[in-house]
Amino acid sequence: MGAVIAEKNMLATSQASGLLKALADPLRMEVIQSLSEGERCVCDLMEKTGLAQSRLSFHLKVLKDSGLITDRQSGRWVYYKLDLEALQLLEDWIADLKKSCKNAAKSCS
Amino acid sequence: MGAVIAEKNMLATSQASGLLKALADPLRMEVIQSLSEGERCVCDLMEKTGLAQSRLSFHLKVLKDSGLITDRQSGRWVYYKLDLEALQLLEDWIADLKKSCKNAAKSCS
DNA sequence: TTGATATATCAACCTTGCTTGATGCAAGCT
DNA sequence: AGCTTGCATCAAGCAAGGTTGATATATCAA
Repeated sequence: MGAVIAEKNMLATSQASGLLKALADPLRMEVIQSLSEGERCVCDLMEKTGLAQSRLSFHLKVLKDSGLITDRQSGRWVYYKLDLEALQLLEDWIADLKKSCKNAAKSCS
Repeated sequence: MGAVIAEKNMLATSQASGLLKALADPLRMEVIQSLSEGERCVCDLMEKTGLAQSRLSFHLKVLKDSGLITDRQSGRWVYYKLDLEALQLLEDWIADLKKSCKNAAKSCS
């Protein structure tokens, strides 16, 4: 593997790490699922998930800090939505893993 | 969305949850990267990662319990390898998310 | 301006997960 | 049989992360 590709891969890995950590929580996965139906305000998400406001806000912050979602304020409401690029990055990282696996001398299962 | 699809998705989500939790750790990601180069024994992984044996063993167990990797004993050595089906499941889960996102009335970013 | 609503933040507590060193166990070697 | 090697497991301590209730901030309505 060339140095450039290796560096690109390390970069992708460190980015993927942040996304995975943010995603690896059942509540946050539920939020992500909700947001896959489109942009939603916190109030919608509260109703949909049944979470206490403070608790939901905490998890939204984790997701936002990871780059998985973005927010937009409109009046008193804050709307969150998924970031497709982040999802794409994660999908690509996994696809690369699979690819590398298949090309390996002793291939994966 | 039909009930069957919804159920399939919920199942996939609960499976993906386990995989994501296992994957969401820098050390385990490093192990996974190593295994993407092909099947390896614990001794190889110890050398490659520089981790103490007990520590590596702990993380290998987490990965194995999640279904991301499988093991095989051969004499005194235990060999681990990635499970492509698990990777595929995760990739599909993310792809579904993207798809749902794009079809949403208020689409994602 | 006052009050209400939507959301964020904070601190204390609680829970989960990770690390470390020691011990156990099975497979091969002598 | 006894020793060594490769790996798993366990318990105790520690660190990271989640929850809760209270408080802060900003926006809108009256």
